[in-house]
Amino acid sequence: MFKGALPGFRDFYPQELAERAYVMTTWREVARRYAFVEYDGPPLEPLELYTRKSGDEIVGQLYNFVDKGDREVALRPEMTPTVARMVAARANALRKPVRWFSMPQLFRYERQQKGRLREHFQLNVDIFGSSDVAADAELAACAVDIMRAFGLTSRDVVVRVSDRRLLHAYLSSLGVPDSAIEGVHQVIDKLQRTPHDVSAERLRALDVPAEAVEQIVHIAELTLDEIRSRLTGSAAENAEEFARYMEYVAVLLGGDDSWLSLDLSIVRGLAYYTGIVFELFDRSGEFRAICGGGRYDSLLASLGGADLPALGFGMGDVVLSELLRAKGLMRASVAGADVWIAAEESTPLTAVMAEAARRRADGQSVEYALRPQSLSKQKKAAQASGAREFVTLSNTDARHG
RNA sequence: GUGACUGUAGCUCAAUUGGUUAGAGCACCGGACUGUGGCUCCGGGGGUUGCGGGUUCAAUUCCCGUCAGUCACCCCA
Repeated sequence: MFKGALPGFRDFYPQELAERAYVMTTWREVARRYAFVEYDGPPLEPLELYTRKSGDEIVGQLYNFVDKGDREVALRPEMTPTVARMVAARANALRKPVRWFSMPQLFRYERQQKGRLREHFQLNVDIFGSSDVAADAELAACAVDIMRAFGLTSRDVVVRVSDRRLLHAYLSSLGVPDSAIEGVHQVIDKLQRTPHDVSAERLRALDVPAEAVEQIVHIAELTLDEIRSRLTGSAAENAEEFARYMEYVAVLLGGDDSWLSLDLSIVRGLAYYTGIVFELFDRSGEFRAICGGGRYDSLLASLGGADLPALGFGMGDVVLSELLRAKGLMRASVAGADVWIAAEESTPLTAVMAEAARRRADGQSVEYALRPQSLSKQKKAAQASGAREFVTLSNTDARHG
């Protein structure tokens, strides 16, 4: 007995598929506004593509197996390695900056929970070959314009922005040793959902100076000026760049600066981020992150490809759809036919079929009752189907049909 | 992988401290009625109560296991 899809996988009935299509066409439409062009890659990749970047422990999170040719393979859990390979292979031939997007279905082997399944569709938007914060600003603005396209406002969603370099410089200014940075990142990443005293305890365990612990626990509330006042040299330049970034995003959003919020507690799990990183959240804090991304300038080189600066973001369909439904903004429904053709019960079915054929050849979407029925019955069926127009063949039509 | 809670029809739920043939609304199908925007009435299909054991004269109800779901942890593209 087959009952339901595999755990963490979804059946898309027509209504759900309509919603998915609505989300994906909106993604595509906004991405094109920003002159990103679409690409795709294989859903199945060599396992090594992921272990080389993330180490063997990642295998536990992957849908992987050995194929009939004895190859270790995995369903793609993310798009970045694939696109990095594709760009690297033609790095010299591609016009820079490369502005690409994709909407792959991604897979992850782990127990499902709210907003996180074993399979989802994710918009990936990336820029390769630009090291200026203008590129970072384009990404953030694009993500925000997607929110706008769905009818969401800055009262619904906030973009929390951080910068790996600023964070590192700030932590250094507090006396945090480089050896502790990674551990401190992990604590900071969990600040929002961890009691302060627990975070403080973890920080002390990492040999963070006592006076720095209190500062780090409240790191999310820092303003750019407060951070800037502690920095000198190249770090101070980073702060200036960050200010320019914020200005660019506001301009790209038509002068609206209400979306972005500096928040150094935004770390992003991935170690490969090197600069500005950001995440989109619903303001109420009810859902997981809607979107996340940032700059990963050294990733392409580390994967053995071209040494191109790179940045990008990913936005999954699961959390976004949950949010849209909660806000009453999921504007998707199954489309009915253009026209429903009815006829008296005594009319031969072939007359209706002939009319349907004529209209279908003309490009119309046509439905009709597949057996003779009373007109009232047909009318009800037509209404239930959502057909936009209801036409009744007269007996004259039928004869001419 | 760990833990907590949950599991009756497609959906939302019901079934008196364990007690006859597990019910209802919605949905679906059929029919009737109404010359109109999904009205009303009649009828119908659909459940080995997630699955497998156990206790009992008797289990939807109690116990164990398993599977699945929800939430959290781990992890986070």
